[in-house]
Amino acid sequence: MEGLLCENTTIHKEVVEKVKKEMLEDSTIFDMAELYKVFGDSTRMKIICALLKSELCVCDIAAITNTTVSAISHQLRILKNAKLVKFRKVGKVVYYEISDDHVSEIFKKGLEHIEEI
Amino acid sequence: MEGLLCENTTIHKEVVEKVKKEMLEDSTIFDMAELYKVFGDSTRMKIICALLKSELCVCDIAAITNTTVSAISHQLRILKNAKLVKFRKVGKVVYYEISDDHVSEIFKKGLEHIEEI
DNA sequence: TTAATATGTGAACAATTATTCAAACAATAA
DNA sequence: TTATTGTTTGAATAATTGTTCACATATTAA
Repeated sequence: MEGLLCENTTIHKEVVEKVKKEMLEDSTIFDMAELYKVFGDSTRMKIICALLKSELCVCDIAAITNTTVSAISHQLRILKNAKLVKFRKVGKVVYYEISDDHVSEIFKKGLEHIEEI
Repeated sequence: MEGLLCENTTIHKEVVEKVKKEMLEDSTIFDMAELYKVFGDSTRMKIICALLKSELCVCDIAAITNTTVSAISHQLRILKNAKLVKFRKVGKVVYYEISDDHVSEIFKKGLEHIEEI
């Protein structure tokens, strides 16, 4: 008859309009998705899980997670870009740690969810 | 000299052993990563954001997110599998809603993090 | 200087994944 | 029954992404 995407939005027109107004900015939602994407990988989650216990150097993390140093380094860059970890350099050794409390809070909420299903 | 992955784990051997013991099970970390992966997509995040405001049918969600019904339906299946949404059927229409409080809590923590950087 | 070690990085490959399109299914109306 | 509408689904395509490998960089020691 008419539209392309969805013929029957008229069914709940008011609700649709109301929710549309209340929605977050597209860019905000995009940024949130990018953040969760960083959590959405087992290797990175292991890194986060380890760093929540202690500050660690790259080799420590590789040993704990049973992964190559190179793979860890690549993933640490992603965690750095997302501001989930920070680091300090002591000679050749780079120590990483979790950057702020949000990380552990998000981590905990995720754990709660999968444990209570 | 010796090992393959990491020569210098001896540097912080005690820390590594301690953290290894405290780590979550691999399967738990895997499940958590799978959960966050679901949040790690803009379309799904829009769906979650919309459903946090109101129960909605598939067409409503497509209209609100400016996406095709088919794409939404595919993503709803993923959200369903992850137990992030539940649904009820009324005639031809299927209404979706957020399944529990963890979803909104994880959502909020993510929003806090990106807003405070 | 040269050697050794910790970390970072670019390219390549394999694997995963979001969307589109067409078609199916399900429920209601005519 | 047939037609219409809301939703689901399978296959195909394009795009993204994690790991590996080789190499580069940075720091310290000899």
